[in-house]
Amino acid sequence: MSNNDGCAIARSEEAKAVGIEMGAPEYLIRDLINTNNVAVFSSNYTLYGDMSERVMKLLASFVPRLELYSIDEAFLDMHDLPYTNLLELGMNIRNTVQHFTGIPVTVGIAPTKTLAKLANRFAKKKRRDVGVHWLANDELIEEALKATAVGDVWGIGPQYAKMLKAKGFNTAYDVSKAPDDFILEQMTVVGHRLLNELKGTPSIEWEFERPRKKNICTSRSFGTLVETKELMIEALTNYVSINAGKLRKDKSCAKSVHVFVQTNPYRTQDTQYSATITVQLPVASNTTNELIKYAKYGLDVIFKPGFKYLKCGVITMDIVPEEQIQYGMFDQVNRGRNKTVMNALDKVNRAFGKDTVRFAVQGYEKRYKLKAAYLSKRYTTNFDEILTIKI
DNA sequence: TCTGGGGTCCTAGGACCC
DNA sequence: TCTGGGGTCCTAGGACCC
Repeated sequence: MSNNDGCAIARSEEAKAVGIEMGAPEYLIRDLINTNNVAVFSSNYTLYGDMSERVMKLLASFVPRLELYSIDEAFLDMHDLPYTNLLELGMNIRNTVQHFTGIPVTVGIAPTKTLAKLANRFAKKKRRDVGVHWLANDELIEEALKATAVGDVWGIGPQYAKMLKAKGFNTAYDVSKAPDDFILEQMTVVGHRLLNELKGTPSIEWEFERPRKKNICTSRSFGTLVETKELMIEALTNYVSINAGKLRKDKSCAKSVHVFVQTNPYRTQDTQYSATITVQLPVASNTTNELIKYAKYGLDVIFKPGFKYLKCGVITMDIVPEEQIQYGMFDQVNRGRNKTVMNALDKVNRAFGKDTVRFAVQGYEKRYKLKAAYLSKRYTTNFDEILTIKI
């Protein structure tokens, strides 16, 4: 489930088979869940993050260079490897990950990232037993392109798929034969890169170093609607605190803080209100209490009593590297001391669990907190929740 | 009748990804 | 009663400059 146990966002093949759609609201599929005895799990990012790290470490051991793409995907650079049969390498990777983590992965191997994604999809759908597919020559590439609907190509979303189908392009193969100027005109340079990738010319850059984030957003829907400013401040400051921690992890500072609040648009019987504000900081910062100060100021401006709020959030923007801050001539803040305090706070929270040290304004009860009724254990990261094995 | 040419910066909105 | 969260990139258009 998504946060708040709101929507189905990942489904087993069996769950798909009984008709549970991607993104379906829980209350609409409740009957399906109950009558088919479907197992339901709340999101558990602590567990996923840890398992992801284990899988990525294994993947990294096979190649000199790897790009972390998302929590469950990576691109492996297979240039200049001493293998002639990349299919065997793929199977070795799959077996190793399965053996050490129990996570089933599929491997797609091809001359470009886009074709590798296509090959991976092919492996998942049509080579399920092997779980690996290598587009080793033009014939195999053509076969995979023809077997892929436009909407299933990486980089073609619902809008472009609709447009392409209307123009008679139904498969990835059709798109690969499309004229350059047509794609350029309809799908900008992004689409043109995609076209080249489908033709086998690498056009999407590798990112072996994780780039610093340019914006960081922290936002949640409330478990129950919030009406008081007091509670809103508590929630917002908690989100700012999470956000500031992410900034520090990236060794970044933000020059502006964007705050937003919103009622529940689905509750048409309620009066709706939403507002946003961007607050500029005199000097870029990643100090929790300083960011809280500016976010609270923003909330003061946009918060209006008398509404039932569904969510609020904070986006830190205009992010600059920590070591490249432009200091203000009249700056009164002791930034050296702030940094020391934040380092100490992060250290304590890492050692004794997050929120061991927090700011008073963050509150202690989290009365607005999310629903997570089906939470699995954090088996690999928390001693109290470690797996029990009966022998 | 008829009104230049060349830039930058910023923002909103639209497309995509997981 | 009940509907997630977090990102990126590109473009057009407006405001400004000379």
